[in-house]
Amino acid sequence: MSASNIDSNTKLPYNPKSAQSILDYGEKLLGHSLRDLHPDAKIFKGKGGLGDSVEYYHYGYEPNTKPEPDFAEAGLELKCTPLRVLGDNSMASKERLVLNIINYIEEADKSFETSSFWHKNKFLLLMFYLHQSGVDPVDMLFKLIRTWKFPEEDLKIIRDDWNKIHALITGGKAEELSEGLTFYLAACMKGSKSGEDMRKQPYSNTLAQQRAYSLKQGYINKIILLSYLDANLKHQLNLSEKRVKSLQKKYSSENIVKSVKAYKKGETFEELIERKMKPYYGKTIGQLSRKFGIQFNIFKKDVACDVCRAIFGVKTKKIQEFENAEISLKTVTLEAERDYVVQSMSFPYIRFVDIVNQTWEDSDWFKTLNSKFFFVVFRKSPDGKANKTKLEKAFFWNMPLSDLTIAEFLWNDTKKKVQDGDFSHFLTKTSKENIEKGNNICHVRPHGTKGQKVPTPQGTNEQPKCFWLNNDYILEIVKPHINKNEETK
DNA sequence: GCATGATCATGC
DNA sequence: GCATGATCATGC
Repeated sequence: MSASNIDSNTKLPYNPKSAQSILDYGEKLLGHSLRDLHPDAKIFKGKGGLGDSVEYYHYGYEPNTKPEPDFAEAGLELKCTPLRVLGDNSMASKERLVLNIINYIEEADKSFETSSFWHKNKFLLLMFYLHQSGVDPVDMLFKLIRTWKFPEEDLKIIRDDWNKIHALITGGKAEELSEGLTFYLAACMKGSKSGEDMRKQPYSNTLAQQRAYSLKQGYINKIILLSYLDANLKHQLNLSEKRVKSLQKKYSSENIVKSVKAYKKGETFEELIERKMKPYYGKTIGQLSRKFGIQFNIFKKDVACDVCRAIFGVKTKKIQEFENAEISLKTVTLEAERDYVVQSMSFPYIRFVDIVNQTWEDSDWFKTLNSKFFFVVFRKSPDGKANKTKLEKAFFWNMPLSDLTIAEFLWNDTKKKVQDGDFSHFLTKTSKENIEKGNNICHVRPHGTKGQKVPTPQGTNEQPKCFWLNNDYILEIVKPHINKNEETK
């Protein structure tokens, strides 16, 4: 079909009132690129990329920025989104799914039900294509095409997320919005941080960066995983029973909240977690072991996760809500007799080969800092006995935007040194440059197994290093959360 | 006591 | 075999 078919009198090859018909017609693209079916297809300049071209060339209508869903009569919003292939050959989302731009002025007067997010995106047509770098998007192959409606349990969290975003807008703090603020639905950056992409907000004169509603990458991954198990999509994915079983085993995750009935009236997901954890604050590892009938191994790097899973009653290795929201679960250990954190916090090593090709905003370090954290705080026992280590507190945290800006300085410095082939002068905690820039947040240090080497852009091998969050920065984050609960015997 | 480089336990 | 998260050991 070509552009000339846009005339509304022309008979469309699908019924625009029927989501099923739209989906069936979309499925013609499975295993094909847009250009395979529409040889004259191209990506419109300065537009939303492949999605707009699919709307125009495949579905035969002019892309628009109306608040209505793309297929208004069927209430269906079309989204094209890229996949990447994992080491085990399974597919995962390449990025977050960006939805509509938030107009702070208009959104302020809305409720969740009347919000631009819900109005436009309550029913999605997701067209997943395989991303290949350097390839024109019109030549990328579609691998999975499905519709999506939000299940009740997810919608509860999304509604809390929307309320959180909305509260910042109505509180005149739209400039403080960040992705880590929320769980599934996020306000992601859209456009640059300066000049023309700054937007007005209704209750403050401060301009705020333009942002769009988006679904977290982890949430899109969940949709893909569910697709593997969906009998209706079997014809698309063509996987053997055995393969499906092994994927299910590898990626299975159980929900903390099995039903929305588990919430108390007016309670958010965050508050529910706090309620579940609270009875165990002050308990020792030994006490928790006895309580849950699980022998926790304090030397295991993810003992904190094991403790949380026991408390939440989650049997699988992964906690579904945490996966969906891409939450980093991190352990913080306090000294026995003073509120002090000895160790800085490590992260995966810096991919020297990748960092030189990345911008701050698509870097791994930015993604890490921009996601939500769940800190599980333990306190050492005065006698040093591992089994007497106490669970002190657990809480969600996300890095304030102002601190992200400081972290950007260290990332830029590190990238430059990697580009220059200088692997021995990364900034440590007390480096002059870090102190001058007021960077009391993070530093770079060695990290890895003994003798381990990793490749550099120069073709050499170097000792792996990673970004660390400073121990005293962690302490400042933790401080407001401790000493509030009385000592429990 | 703390900053930094080094190393460990685990799991895939 | 090695990546990861966490902690140890050394020296100032």
